[in-house]
Amino acid sequence: MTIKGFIVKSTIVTYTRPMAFPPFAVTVDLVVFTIRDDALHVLTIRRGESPFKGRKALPGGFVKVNEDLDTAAARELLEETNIGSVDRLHLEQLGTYGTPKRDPRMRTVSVAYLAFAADLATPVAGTDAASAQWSPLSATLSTKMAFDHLTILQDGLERARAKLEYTTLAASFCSNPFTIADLRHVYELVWDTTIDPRNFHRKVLASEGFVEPTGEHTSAGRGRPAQLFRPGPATQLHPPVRRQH
Amino acid sequence: MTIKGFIVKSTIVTYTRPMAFPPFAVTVDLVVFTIRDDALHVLTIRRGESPFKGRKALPGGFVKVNEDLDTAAARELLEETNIGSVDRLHLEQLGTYGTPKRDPRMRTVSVAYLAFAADLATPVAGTDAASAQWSPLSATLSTKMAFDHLTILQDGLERARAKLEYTTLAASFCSNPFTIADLRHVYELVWDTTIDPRNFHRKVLASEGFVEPTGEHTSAGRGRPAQLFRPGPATQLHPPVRRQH
DNA sequence: CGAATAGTGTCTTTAAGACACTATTGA
DNA sequence: TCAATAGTGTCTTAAAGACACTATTCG
Repeated sequence: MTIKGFIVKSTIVTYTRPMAFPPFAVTVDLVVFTIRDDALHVLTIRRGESPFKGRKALPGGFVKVNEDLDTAAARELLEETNIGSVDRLHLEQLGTYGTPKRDPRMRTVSVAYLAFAADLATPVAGTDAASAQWSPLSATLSTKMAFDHLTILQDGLERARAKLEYTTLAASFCSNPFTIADLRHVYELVWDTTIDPRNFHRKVLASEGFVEPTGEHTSAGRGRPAQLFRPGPATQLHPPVRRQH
Repeated sequence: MTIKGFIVKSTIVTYTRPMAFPPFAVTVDLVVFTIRDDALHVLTIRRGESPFKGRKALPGGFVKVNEDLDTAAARELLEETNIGSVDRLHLEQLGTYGTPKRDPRMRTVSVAYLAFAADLATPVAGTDAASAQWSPLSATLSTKMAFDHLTILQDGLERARAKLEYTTLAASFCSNPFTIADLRHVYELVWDTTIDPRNFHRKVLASEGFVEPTGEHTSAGRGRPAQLFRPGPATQLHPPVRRQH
């Protein structure tokens, strides 16, 4: 078993004794969704090195020796975007991917995380190939991605779709404050459907704790000005907003 | 960084070069539920060695060098129970637990799996401390378990409860064939509620593909003989069987 | 004004829950 | 016979969906 040298930050762990368990590299990978230009986008990087040089990949990196998995995911997210803090942002574990040959260099187990961001979270500027970009989701789903990242992305999308049904996470996609139409737009783009605006409006207002009125209204735009809301205290929806079945 | 020697099966990986990433041990842990004696039970082992000597723990073990995570989980499950094959059994990834100090001996990341078994899956006989036992769930939830296994168990229970709502997995708890009352019993024990037998009966029969009649009936027992069913082809329930909210 | 979007009222349909009632067995 | 469990019918209630209608803005 040979493992190519690969230096991560400045951490090099030297280990010279026989080990009693197979050593694995553990990474976190991030599926970060946002809405911009009226379409769902995912945060990607372009690989500058072999393997999979030139392909799109999910942002991520090695978990540090004394770092919690959740902390590693939050750290990578902060490094890749200029979102101020991880507080007003949803980050959850998606699943773990550890097929033996998924990384040809070494045996790697990747813990994938799913995040929803409002559009203010623009990627960190940078000209190197590893800087993150927002990629339109629909196009990205039909490209070849590095490693098993396309599978992870598909799983992340399905999780996001399911979560909108019974949680208030759609509000995480909206900058604050937002209108009911903004919120509806999230559902329509993530589910790739259309929703009756009138029934949706009534439904959201009837869901205790989903949104709270700010008292303000939108100033400009076609049509009647809309009320502005902020996210309410609820996290789960009873009853859920149902997808077509 | 020192790691105590610890031999797993007969696999010893010798690694003598500087490594460019922090080495982790990767394990799988299993939350296996079954119903016996009219109560939900979970498969546990009793730890025979330090750390946490004498405490209950979830069955599990190291992932092998060239083994997929799912395969490792299935292998451990087959090793601990005498269920014939993994075919008629539900096994899904639950989550990954990797807090730095969760195993005091070394940095370990554990990928937890959730399984539902019909009662025919009795644990492997054996007198050593590591042999698996069915433990009543309610009692187990109030014991101190090894590592973070109590947290994993709680997460597994919540996942199981949620999954019964919108999937046909309750049938995985029933030996084949089963009655509608058997199926209702699964819901009642996992959710710790009572369900109206008459409404449940109608609801299950109205769910396309949930169960299929075998044409047979139960022979003995109090009351009118019940029809026997086998699991149908459906995996998802539309509409779901709702929990109280 | 008309087009566009916000928001309300109300009817229909679907599904959940309560519960009376019949069916078929063993003790 | 009664107690127990299986299974059906039907009414009530809650929520989803269709859609007419009013409200308020911009061009």
